[in-house]
This record gives sequence, structure tokens and C-alpha cells, in this order.
Amino acid sequence: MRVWESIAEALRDAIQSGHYPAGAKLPTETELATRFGVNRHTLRRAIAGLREEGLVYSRRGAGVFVQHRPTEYPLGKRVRFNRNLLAAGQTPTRKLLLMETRNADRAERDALQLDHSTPRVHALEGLSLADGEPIALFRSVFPAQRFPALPGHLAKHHSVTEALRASGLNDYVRDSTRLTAKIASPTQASHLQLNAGAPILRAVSVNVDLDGNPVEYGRTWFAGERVSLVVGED
Amino acid sequence: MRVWESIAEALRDAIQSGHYPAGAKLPTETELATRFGVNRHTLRRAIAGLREEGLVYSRRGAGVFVQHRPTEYPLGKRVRFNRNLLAAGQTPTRKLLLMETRNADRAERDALQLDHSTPRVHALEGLSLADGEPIALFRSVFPAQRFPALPGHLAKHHSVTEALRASGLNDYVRDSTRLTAKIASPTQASHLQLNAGAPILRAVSVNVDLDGNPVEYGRTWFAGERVSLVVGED
DNA sequence: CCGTATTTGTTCGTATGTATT
DNA sequence: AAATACATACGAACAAATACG
Repeated sequence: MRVWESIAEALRDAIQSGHYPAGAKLPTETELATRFGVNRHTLRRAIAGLREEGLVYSRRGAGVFVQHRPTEYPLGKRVRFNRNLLAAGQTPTRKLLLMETRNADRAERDALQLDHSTPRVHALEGLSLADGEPIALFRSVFPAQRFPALPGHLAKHHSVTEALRASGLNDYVRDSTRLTAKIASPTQASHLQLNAGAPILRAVSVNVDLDGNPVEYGRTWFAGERVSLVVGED
Repeated sequence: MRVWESIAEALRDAIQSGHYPAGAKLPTETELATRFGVNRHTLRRAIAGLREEGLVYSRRGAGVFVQHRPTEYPLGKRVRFNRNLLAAGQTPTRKLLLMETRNADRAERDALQLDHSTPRVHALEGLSLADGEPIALFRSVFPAQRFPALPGHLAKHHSVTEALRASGLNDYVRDSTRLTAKIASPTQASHLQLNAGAPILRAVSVNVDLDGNPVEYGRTWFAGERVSLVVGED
């Protein structure tokens, strides 16, 4: 077995045993390297393996941290919510609930890969309807520096894709989507016209331009009773 | 821009322009390194990038080759429960609840494209656990005529993939997956050790062999609190 | 079939850049 | 402003798998 693999294994065990709980910072690379008696490169190879597994993440200048998240399950590369809503032939509309420009929070900064010099994001919240029936609540943020005129375009156009195009972004693709089932909060239930305790499907997604730069970080809550997402069959 | 990125870009262009057609062997790492005027490590980093994109693959002792897989073979087509959990650093186990051979119902007939002469299916129900914690209930059916000895193999092996391989199916891919949020039924909640009314994620999927023939029709109910499905980021 | 040269994979060493604390 | 910590790059050597005469 390769040296870096056994080190990765040891670190994985330490994380899973709770020695390094979620969010905890691992010792520095140099520290771990000497502790395991290997070169820093070898240790970094082990870290890279854990990072690929999604078990840890690295922040330059800060450290390596334990990712806090439940079980994850890769499904496929491509999701197209708009096309895959089983409502074939329904007319989609959008109802704007909020639009503002503010500083990004931690999750948004990480997802959009913003540094501290460009903390501003345009935030957009709204309701998606099909034939007048509410289907989903969404909350999207866009890097403000890259799309300074986006709020105006979002107000004018009725689709995010069009507004982004008007801001100079011709094409973008979905990088990743995380899905989980939740219970609707009272506010969400009211917006989606659901009963209290109704199941909803939460999707957290990142869209990137063709160079891989994040352009949108979005969270969407689908009414579980009304929506079925399809993965594959592109 | 990082050096290795620009090299990856140059190589990507060369591949996409047809300079290195599908299946072709790239020059050796040392050769390319001197050609680009960088260290072999730097060039290897570029190759690693292309490999992550699925554009090339490496064979030790042989070389680096151009992958032939334009659009028809998008990544993420392979969904393997055990492998996914292992990659996440969790120990997968399976608890069998039921195994029987019976006639297919309407949905199963349609999904597996069975005609009335071959109505029999092997049905498999069970519980999937990660590190001992139940994360999903599954119900799978397989065409009995194609895999006559499958029940024995399912009992012996601890993974569906292995059992199918023992039945002569070397490889299969996911054709489509449909996702919805639901509320757990009392039975489901009890199996998954969830409270009544807990949200679950229902996935309905079809796996096909490399010729496109359906080999498995499965329904899975994930514990919403414990599982997050990931689309993309293979 | 064997031995050898080739080619990728792994490891150690060292230096410098850059973001965070 | 300084120290810390991860990121990138160059150099060297050996191991492991493959290809070839």
C-alpha cells in the first residue's frame, strides 16, 4: 500500500472516530508530516485524497478543516431543473420577493470563491410557479463585482439566464447540486401554499461559467408533492 | 494563471483540435515537460487536471492516452452505493429484508421492458446502513429470465454490483433517476429509525447494461436528515 | 519467454508565492 | 506589520508496470 494511502486512512479514522469533529482544524501540514515521518508532499497527497472524498477542505493560509455534512451520494453530472420539472407544457412564471445587494455570508463566500476584497453579492429571492401554482422557493446570490448591473437586468428580464446574458455571461453550467429532504418551515409552507409539515426538496447548487468560475450560488426548495426532479436522460 | 493550467489548456486545445485523436498516445511526460519548458511535476499536474475532466487517462508504464468519450458518456453515469459510501469514508452494510421471485407488476414491467412471456422478476428489499446507521430503504427488481442464478449470488455477495457480475453482467450504468420528497410511512420510519412524519427522499431509478437493456428497476427511500444526494462533482 | 529499456507513479528535498491570522 | 500556513514550482531518485527486441 502506498504511504499516502495509509496516512489518508489514519486521518480518516481519526476524523470518523471524532478525534477531529466537524469543522475542526487539522494540525498543520508540516506538523502532520513530521508526525507521520514523511515529506510534506506525501502528506499533501493524503490530504488531497481526503479532499476528493469530500471529507476535508483546505483554505490557503488558514488550514485544513473537517467538512461537516451528512452522507453524500453522487448521482450524475447534469441537472436541468427547468427542463426536468415533470410539468410538460406548463407556463413558468416568477414572483420576486426580495432583491438586494449585501455582503456575502460564509457559505456564499465559499461557494462563489469570493475573497475579502470582493464580499458583495446580489441576492435574489422569489417564487417559481407553473400555471400559477407555486412550485419552488429560490434564493440566489451572484458576485456583485462581476455583474455590477445585474439587479437592473433582473428587474427587466423574467429569467435569470436572460439577465445574466444581458450582464455579459453567454453561457453557464451547473457544477454541482446537493439534494436533501426537509420539512417546510411555516414561512416556506405559506409561500408554497402547503400544509404545515409538508415535505420539501432542498437543492443547493452552484453554477459556473465555462471557465469554471462560480457565477451563482442558489438554494431552492421544491414542493415535494408537486415536483419530481429527474437526473440523467439528458 | 498557474503554469500547469495554461499547459492543460494547451493540451486540451491540441486534443480538441484533433491533433491527438481519441485513443492516441500523448508524448511522454518527460518529452512534454521539456517541450513546455517546465518540471515534470508541473506537467503531471496539468495531466491530472485533464484526467479529472475525463479527457485523458494514464497507464503506468504505457503512457497517457486520449479518452474517447465525447457526449454520449457523460461522467456520473455510474451509481454504486457501496463505492460511494466507501469513498465518503463510511462502512456500507446491507440488511436483507426480503428476497423473492414473483411476477412483475405494471410499473416494473414497463421499466424493465418485459413482455408477457417473461413476467418473472427477482425482488430484493433491504436496508442500507452507513457505519451502522440506516440511511436508506430499497426495493429492486431484476429480470429473472436474464439472471436466473441471481438470488443465490445476492445472498452470497454483499453488493448488488458483485452479484450482477457473478451473474455475467460486467458493467451497468444509470439511465435515469426521479426524485421526490415524501413523508415517511410508519413502516418506513420504523425501519429507518426516524420519527413519524420525518421527510424522506424517494428515488426511482433504472439501470441499464451497456447495450441499453434495463437490468434493474429500483426504488430507494433515503432518510432526509442523514443523506444528501450530490449531482455532479464526480 | 526473458531481460531490458521505457514510461508513469511515488517519495523526498528545496525554494518561493500568496492568503490568512 | 509579521508570522503562519497552504499553493505552486523545480530538482532528483527510485519503484512499478508496461512494451519490445
